[in-house]
Amino acid sequence: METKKIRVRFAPSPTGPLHIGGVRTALYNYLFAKKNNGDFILRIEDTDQARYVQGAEKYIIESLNWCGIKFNEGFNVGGDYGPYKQSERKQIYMQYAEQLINNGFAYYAFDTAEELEQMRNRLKAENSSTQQYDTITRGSMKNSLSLHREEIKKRLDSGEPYVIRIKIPDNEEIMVNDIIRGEVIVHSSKIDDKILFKSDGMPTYHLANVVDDHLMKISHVIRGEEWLPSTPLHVLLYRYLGWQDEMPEFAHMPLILKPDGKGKLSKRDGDRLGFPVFPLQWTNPETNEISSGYRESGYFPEAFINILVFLGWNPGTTQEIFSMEELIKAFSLERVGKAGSRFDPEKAKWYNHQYLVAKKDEELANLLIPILEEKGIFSEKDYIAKICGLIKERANFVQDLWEQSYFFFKAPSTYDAKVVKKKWKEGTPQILMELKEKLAEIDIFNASNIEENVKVFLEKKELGMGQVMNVFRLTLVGSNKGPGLFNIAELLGKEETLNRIQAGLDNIN
RNA sequence: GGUCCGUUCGUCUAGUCAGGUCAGGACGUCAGGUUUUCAUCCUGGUAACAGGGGUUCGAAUCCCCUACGGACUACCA
Repeated sequence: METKKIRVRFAPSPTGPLHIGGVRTALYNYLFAKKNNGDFILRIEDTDQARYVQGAEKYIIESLNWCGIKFNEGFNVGGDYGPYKQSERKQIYMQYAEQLINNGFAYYAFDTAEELEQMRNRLKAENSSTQQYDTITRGSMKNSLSLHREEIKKRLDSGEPYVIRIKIPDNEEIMVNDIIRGEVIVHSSKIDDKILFKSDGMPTYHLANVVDDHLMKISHVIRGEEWLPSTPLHVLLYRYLGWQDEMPEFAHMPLILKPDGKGKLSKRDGDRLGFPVFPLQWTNPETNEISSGYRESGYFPEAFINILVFLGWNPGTTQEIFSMEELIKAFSLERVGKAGSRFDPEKAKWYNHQYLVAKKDEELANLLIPILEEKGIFSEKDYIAKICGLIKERANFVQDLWEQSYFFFKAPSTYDAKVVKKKWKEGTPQILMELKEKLAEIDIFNASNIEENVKVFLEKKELGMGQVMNVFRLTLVGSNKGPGLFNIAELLGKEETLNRIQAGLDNIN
């Protein structure tokens, strides 16, 4: 009987914008929490002050907001386990580092960068299988295990910079139980004495995440596969800190891979790939370089979430379209795959299309109106909604709506030369003139009446659809594109339709 | 180099834990149909168990090896 409250966290580092892999990590955490009536916590891991990027935190919040991913606790919303920024928890970590030292699980180290470099080079030259600071090498380095007590005290008292390293046990199999991958066993000799506490007074990720997860009562750590190799170290830390019994469960998700070459998708991929890697547009504060975002590219947040969730998870059914509510119901870590996945821009478009088509015409009108106004077009919402209803099947993005509908708002000023050449025959003007007269007689100018009249007209004149409709379309649209012509004519209205035919007769030859 | 993880259509994947339907779906692509055009849509096709050994009556599924890919290997997270 598992009665423990489910608490998971998303712990990004504010080193830049979140990319889609990060959003997916947040999403899986969120879904898992909500599915299990648990809490979802946002913690900022800013222990590396050197890599701090202005605006990154705000970007993270805004992105997740846009996605509809909500937090129960976090530096932005508060909570009982704060502060939720590691830089504000600075004083907490030292005591745990000291506790580890006092219990013989960690030690001070005074080696300079050059000395570390030398050690690694020496091992490399010796063809050693590892170049680690470990049970073999630590005796020859400058640390509180190798130095005399007075020497250590002297160095510490004089304020010499030091780090604190974990003392990895000699000969032990360390087992990690991963929900997605099963048991992973690593021998302690393959792990090095990682730095837990840096000389700048900040903990490293390894110490901070273990301490915080414990203090924040995190029940499950769901993170990217890149953390799997260091998880045995974390397991050791839980044990040495005396928290083994409350250690969270681990789930390491597969990575999102670059669609072209190799390797995991990274922030640096920017727009190089032909699709955004960021949820929101991002302007690099240093270079002012702009990277596109899904929001600005016209993706609906629901579609974006739907696309992301399927990169590594599937429901085991044939259902493809999921609302957030449905995802919460359906999600489980057991159905997360093991292998990395590539983003498919084509399928992403299809997803967005599904969401666009499902939207109400009025809703689409609201989205199209700003685009129209930008172009100086002001029109009735009802009219725009009707147009959206007619063309939405043909669009993937809101922007496409304009490309599919511009001719409703502006009479053609030019006519597609190819179509003119192909369809505009000698007898065409005469036919159009007569058609215009026939259309002028229609009282109720709706699609079905227009269609009926046109067909009668065709029959009487012994003309085929193709002879008339193509040029009729040419006068109304200016090209051979668009939805059903009778529908276009109806929406345009009788007067405008007749005007456009006349304009065509005047201008095409 | 070392450690760990992984490998089913071009892509996302179901099927693997409890071996037994022509290996299923979606995107893409191709063909046909609908249509006045373009798009949508409908129908159909295409295409995969990385390779090799075992175990078994029977292996995508269990075991071993190989290959390939990826992650990690910082006083970064």
